Amino acid sequence: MVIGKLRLGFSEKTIFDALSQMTSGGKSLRKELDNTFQIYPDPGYITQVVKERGMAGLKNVRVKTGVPVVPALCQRLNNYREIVDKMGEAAVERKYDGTRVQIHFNRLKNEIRTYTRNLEESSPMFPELFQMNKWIMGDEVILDCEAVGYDKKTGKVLPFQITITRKRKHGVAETAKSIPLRFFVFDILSLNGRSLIEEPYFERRKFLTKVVKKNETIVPDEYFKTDDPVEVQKLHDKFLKEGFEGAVIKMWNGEYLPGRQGWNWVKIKEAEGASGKLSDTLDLVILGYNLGKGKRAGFGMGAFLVGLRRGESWVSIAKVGTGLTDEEFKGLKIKLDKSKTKEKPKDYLVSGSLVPDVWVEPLVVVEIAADEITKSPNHAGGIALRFPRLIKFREDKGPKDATTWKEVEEIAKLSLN
DNA sequence: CTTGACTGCCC
DNA sequence: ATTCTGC
DNA sequence: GCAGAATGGGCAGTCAAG
Repeated sequence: MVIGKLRLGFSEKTIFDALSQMTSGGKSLRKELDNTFQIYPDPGYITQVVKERGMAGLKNVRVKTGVPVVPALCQRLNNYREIVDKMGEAAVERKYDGTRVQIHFNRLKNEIRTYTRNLEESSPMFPELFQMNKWIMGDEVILDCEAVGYDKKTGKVLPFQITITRKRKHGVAETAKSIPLRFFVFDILSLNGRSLIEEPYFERRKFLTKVVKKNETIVPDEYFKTDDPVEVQKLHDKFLKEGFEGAVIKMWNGEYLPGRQGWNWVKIKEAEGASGKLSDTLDLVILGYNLGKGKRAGFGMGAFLVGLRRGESWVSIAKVGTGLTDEEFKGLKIKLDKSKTKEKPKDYLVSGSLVPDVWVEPLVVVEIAADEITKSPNHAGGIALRFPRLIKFREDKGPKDATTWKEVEEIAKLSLN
C-alpha cells in the first residue's frame, strides 16, 4: 500500500484527474474518487479498483480496520443561533486541546494501530493502548478520539504543550508513565467489519457506549443534546470555565463526514462579541519583518515581529503572518521601510531563530489577537502568543501607548488557570 | 558527549 | 492552528 | 462555500560541528 508518504491534495489529485480523464467521467467521477479516497486513502488501490471494475467498483470500497479514514473536521462559527439554525438538533461536546488519534483495533490479528489527523501512523506513541483488548467489547473497531495528558492526582487535563511532549520513537514508555494520556472517544467508524460512518451521530453514540468500557485511559466523551442556542451558550461557557478550548457542536442526525464538509461539525472558541480563553487583544510594536515566500515575496513581506517594552529593552513575543489583506501587506511594507535600520537597534532583545530580515524602529503599533499566552523557550520575552493574528493597525497609538509588560503579565496570569 | 540548526509534524 | 483569495 | 496558499508557536527527532 502507498499509504503514509502521500499528502492530501497533491499526488492523488493528479492521479484522480488522470483517472477521470481516462474514464471520461468528468466532475461527478472526480467527486466520487475523492469521497472514496477519504475512506480508503490509497490511490494505488483505488486506481486498481476502477481499472478492474470501473466506477461501479468504487461502491464496494468500504471503511476497513487497518486503513485510516480522513478524520472529520470542524467548521468554525462564533454565533450560537447560527449554529443551531444550520443543524437543528445537535450534540454539544467539549473541545479538548490535545492530539487527534484514530484507533484501529483488531482482536484476532492482535493489531492496534493509530493514525493522526493527517493520516500519519502513530502507533508507537501510545503503548497504553496495548490493553485495548480488555476495554473493547468487540473484535474490530475504529474509534475517533482526542488524547490529552492528565494529572494522575487531580485528574485534570494538561495543556497542549505538555501533552505533545509524548515521545514518538525512543523512550516512549517513560513519558507514558510520567505524563499519562487519556483518550476521550467521541466517535466510532466501524464495528466488527461493519461500516458505521453512514449511521447518524446518535446511533453511532449508542454503539460507542456499548463498545467502550470506561477506564483510566479511555473514556467515552460526554455529550449534551439540545436544539436551543441558549443551552449551547451555557454549555460553552461551562466548558470555558472548566478550562477547555471551547465546544464542538455536531448535527444529531449527521453522518461521519471526512474532512470539512458542510455544517455537520462546528467548533466555537469564542462567541461573537464575547471573549474566549484569552479575552484581551494586545497592542504591540513592530520590531522588524521577514521577506515573504511565494505570493508574499511579491509584497516583500511575509510576516512581522512584534514585541513590547520590558524594562529598558524591547522584547519579542510573537511573529504575525496572518490577518492582513494583500493590500495591507503592501502598505505596511512601505510604511515600515521609512523607519528601516541597518543594524539591530541596541535595546532590542530578540533570539537568533527569530531575527527578522529587516529591522525597524519601534514606531508602528498593531492590535494582535491570540488564543493563549504561553511560556516560550524561543521569544526573548519568555512568553509567546499562540495563534497570533492582526486585528487592526493602531494608527491612533504610539509606542508609548502599547500594552505594558505589567499588563501582559496580568493577562497571562488570568489565562493560566 | 553536548549543542545548535534544521525538518517534520502536532496544534 | 488562522486568515485571506480566487474560483 | 471550498480549496489552496500564505503564515504562527513549539514539540521530538536528526545530524553535523564543536
